[in-house]
Amino acid sequence: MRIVFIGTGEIGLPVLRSLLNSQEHQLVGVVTQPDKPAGRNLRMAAPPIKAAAAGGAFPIFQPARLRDEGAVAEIRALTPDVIVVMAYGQILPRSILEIPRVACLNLHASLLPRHRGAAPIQAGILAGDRESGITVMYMDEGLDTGDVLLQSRLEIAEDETGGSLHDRLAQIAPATLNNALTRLQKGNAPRIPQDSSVATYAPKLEREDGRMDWSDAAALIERKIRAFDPWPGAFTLMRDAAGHERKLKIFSSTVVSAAQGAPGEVVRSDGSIVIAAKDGALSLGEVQLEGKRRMGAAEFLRGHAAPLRVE
RNA sequence: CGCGGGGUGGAGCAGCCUGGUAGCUCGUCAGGCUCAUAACCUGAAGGCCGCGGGUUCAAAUCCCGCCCCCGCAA
Repeated sequence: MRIVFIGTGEIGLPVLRSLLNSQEHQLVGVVTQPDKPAGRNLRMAAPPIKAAAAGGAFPIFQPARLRDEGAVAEIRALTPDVIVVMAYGQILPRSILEIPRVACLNLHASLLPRHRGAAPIQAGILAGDRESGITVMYMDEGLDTGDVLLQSRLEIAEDETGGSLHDRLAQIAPATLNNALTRLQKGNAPRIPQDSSVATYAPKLEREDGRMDWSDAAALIERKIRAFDPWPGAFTLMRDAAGHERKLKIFSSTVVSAAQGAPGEVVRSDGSIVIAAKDGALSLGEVQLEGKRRMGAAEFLRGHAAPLRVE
């Protein structure tokens, strides 16, 4: 089948590569977000998908707005049988959804209807879900509300991070998509409506969402730290010896019990940084102070003899 | 020229503003104490203070240039 891939984020890379190498399907076009300034000197940077797709025998479009008539016409001209969307970052207008002859599919990184929206991976870990997965669905005009074609599932590990789950989901995505495409070709693809009554929504995460609230339960904070590693990153503010407020990123932690002290109080620091929360406390693992490199709690303490205060 | 922090013995930091014996915590090595120890005591090794240039009697410290690491923002 003739396939147009629409995506921006890294999670779509394995799917893109499998389409590039596919024997039975032909990648006839790629649509991704425009280059934008990134990095410390705000140099223009291409989205990961563009870099990976470059050099192929097909056009790469980077429209600022997918709903513009020009963009729609370009995609229509490719006469795709199927459009595959994964982590694109824009809502697709009806005019695009109607283009493909067979179907407009979306690969979503959760078991819909759980965690509709922009940050399904983190949401799953944060909620303490036991499993996650990739959902292939027929796109409609709603936000991740389309009928489900099929899903593949993954167990969420005890020490799963947002990053590790992201990578694992990315890897199972190609086979999942391939399965879906095969069924579409054979004409036996299922179409199962989502039960919206049990749907949850995972809003886009911002930097500020990574701020830890020490009055939360320790177990929740621990999940949050894992879910937000590496993005948007968990952090707390602390005062250094000079009284300056500095951001401390937290990459890992362990729940410990029998902690005394008010939420946010650093109750022990003999080689480990233990911060009290509700229903327990957290022993910090890897941390990183603003401007410094990432290091273990013990290393961090060597250079910070003064009592720590977080807020 | 987007904003900002940092590069000091193996690790993490202080010292820099107010130039003039290189310091702290930890690690390493040796010895001691101890039934024993990641504990404690004593001693030792280990640094061209990121690189280059300048100012000065004198530069880790002040000035200029460069390289590298990192946070914000995107």
